[in-house]
Amino acid sequence: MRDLKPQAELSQALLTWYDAHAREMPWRVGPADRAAGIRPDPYQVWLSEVMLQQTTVAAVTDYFQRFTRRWPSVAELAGAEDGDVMAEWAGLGYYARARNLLKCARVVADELDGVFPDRYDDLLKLPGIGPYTAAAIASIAFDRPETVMDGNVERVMARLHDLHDPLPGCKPELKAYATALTPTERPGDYAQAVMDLGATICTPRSPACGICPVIEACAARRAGTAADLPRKSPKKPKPTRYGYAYLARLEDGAWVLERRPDKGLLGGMLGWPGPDWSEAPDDAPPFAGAWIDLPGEVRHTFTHFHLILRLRTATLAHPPSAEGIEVVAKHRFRPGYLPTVMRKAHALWQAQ
DNA sequence: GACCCGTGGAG
DNA sequence: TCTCCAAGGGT
Repeated sequence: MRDLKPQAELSQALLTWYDAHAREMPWRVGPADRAAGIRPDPYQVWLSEVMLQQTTVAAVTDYFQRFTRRWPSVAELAGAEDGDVMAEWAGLGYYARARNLLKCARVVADELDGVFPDRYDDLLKLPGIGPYTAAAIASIAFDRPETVMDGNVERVMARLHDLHDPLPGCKPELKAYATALTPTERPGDYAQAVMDLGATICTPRSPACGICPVIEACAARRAGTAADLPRKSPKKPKPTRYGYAYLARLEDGAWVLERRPDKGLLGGMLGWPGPDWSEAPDDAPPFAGAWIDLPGEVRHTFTHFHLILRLRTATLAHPPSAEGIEVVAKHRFRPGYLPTVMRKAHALWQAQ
């Protein structure tokens, strides 16, 4: 490690670039409002940062608009029904985020008078807020000089310093570089500047070094190694699992769905009943019915396995009384309430 | 540290 | 088609 004195010139260059090129996002406060002394709403900063965990800005934008329109404040979100929040989150992925979002909203509303903590250590105690999100909220919403560390910052720091050690081992060193670069003035804008740079110019593949505002400071650019950094430890291959989903309706067209347990895959979400998926397929029906095989299959890839799902359908005279079953009336059912893999199953049924 | 947890876009 | 990967957190 070397050269860890504060680098005011470099962080200033990033802020200047950010002022000229910052992308508009619904949760951001624009330059005019910022000049008028308007601060970002901590609720909106928190909500956007949780949605942005491992998720692109393009995917988040519509969800953020729908959430803030439906629940404009943390108190209103805290008062929402669990199922409504899960349905609104459906399709965005990583559903533990939605469960923790609601937990966190209720802690803030019920125990903190609806006011978000303004310090990193206090934010870190809340459900769903880890080191990244605590630093993001503290810096962006409360102007505290905390250093955010995400995939963008890691990549930018690895390249600026031409660090060839693989992630995640070199994370502490990258953090030290990022901390040395964090300014005491406008730390929130600085954090967003580095992340914007990583998302638009200092990209994982074929970085646009020709238009980079800090090219003069980049050791990897000089060494010709920028596109190869950061190095990462190899990943494990994804196995394929198989499963059966049972799409049942009552005679009035109501759908027979199942609320999945809070822990584990798609936790807390509605889905089609059926046995757990595994590498050795289990086709045992979850309840009795005159099941008919549907042609075709659903293919879907999760974080750590591929899934091939076959479908069976039946019409039932009476709702089954199995654990977790929720019957949804025909006129209230929307595929959009379901996680993507379950939507795909419904779409395949509909196509038959 | 290892493992679990979604999804969609880019190349 | 396939791999990578994105503003991570929880256990």
